[in-house]
Amino acid sequence: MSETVDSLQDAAEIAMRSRGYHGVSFRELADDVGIKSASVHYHFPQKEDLAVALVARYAETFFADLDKRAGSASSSQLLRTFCDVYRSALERSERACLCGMFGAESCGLPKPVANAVGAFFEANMVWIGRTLPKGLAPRTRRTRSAQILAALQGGMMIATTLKDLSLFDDVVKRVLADNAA
Amino acid sequence: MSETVDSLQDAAEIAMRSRGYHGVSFRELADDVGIKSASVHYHFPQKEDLAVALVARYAETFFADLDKRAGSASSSQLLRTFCDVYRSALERSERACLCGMFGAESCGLPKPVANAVGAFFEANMVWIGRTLPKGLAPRTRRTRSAQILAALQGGMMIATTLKDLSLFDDVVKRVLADNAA
DNA sequence: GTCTATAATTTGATAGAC
DNA sequence: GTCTATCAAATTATAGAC
Repeated sequence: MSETVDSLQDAAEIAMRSRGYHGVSFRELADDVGIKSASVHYHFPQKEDLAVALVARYAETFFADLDKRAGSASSSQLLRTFCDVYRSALERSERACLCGMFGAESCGLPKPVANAVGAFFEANMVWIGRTLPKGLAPRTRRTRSAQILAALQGGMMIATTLKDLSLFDDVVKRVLADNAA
Repeated sequence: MSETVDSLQDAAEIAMRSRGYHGVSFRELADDVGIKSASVHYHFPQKEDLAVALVARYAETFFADLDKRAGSASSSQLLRTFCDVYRSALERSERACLCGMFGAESCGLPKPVANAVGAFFEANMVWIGRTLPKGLAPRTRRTRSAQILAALQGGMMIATTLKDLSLFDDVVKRVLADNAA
């Protein structure tokens, strides 16, 4: 990957986590990284190409971080590890997850972007599902995974809106207490 | 309130629940209601004025509906009533709550809009708090209210993104089971 | 209250030189 | 890969007639 592409994606991620897909322009990103908007189109022909790439990169980094941290965690601590990765994303930027933003916007996003976000959430649920007790029926496992994911995503959103990150921590406490091994 | 203002707000609510604040233009809303964009500015000088009015109207309708339904509910059913109102909002439009969208965008919204959304969430938490057991410490009450609100908002977002409204129902079941009177 | 007209800026995107 | 130049369209917003 070229350095320009990286910087462009960094700038796009920050901007889109603040103002969403429709609130960000190629010119603005070009200014951020010191090139012209025509050059942005060289790397990402259309805006939706940029957004799809952004979600892919976000998911890759997310799961890499998750798997790394999970490697040195006991199996009863896996769900806590998952929550910690969410907390890190929130802490670094004081903004909700990129996919939290795109999820809220998903009805109004180009299909390929909305699909990528959906796939990220499905993968989240699969990962969460593996932290739950062995004996659960597949349907129950999915249901409980969705409940946990919803709590975390909603918690990020409420915490950033009310500018009180402790609200997210409260949500995590509850999630962990309700799903103790 | 004039009929034009109502139609304008109806159109704006649908559009902004799909594409967010930045994804909607005055021209588009003007077309929807059959007037010119200059006339929209007569009713709402700036875009943020429209958004603030939208949140105010949304909150008013929401709490009016809530209080009406709560009137004919036993006190042990109040939390269910709250969840039902959320479910109705989701069902009607297959879109998340207006304030869910604005909450996700809140870092990138004009301050008056972000503040109105924050106030809506605070009011939600106060209402939820009143459905919880009598003896709770104020701090605990707020924490548990935030957990419930986060679950519902996150549940709407996940359900609309994955186009599976039953995921929202699963979240509600959990909320009600965990907070049974 | 709504219109025409328009200003001033921004947007997503392309063509073609270097 | 980046640039200049440009396009066609869209955007927020205002002035002033009806």
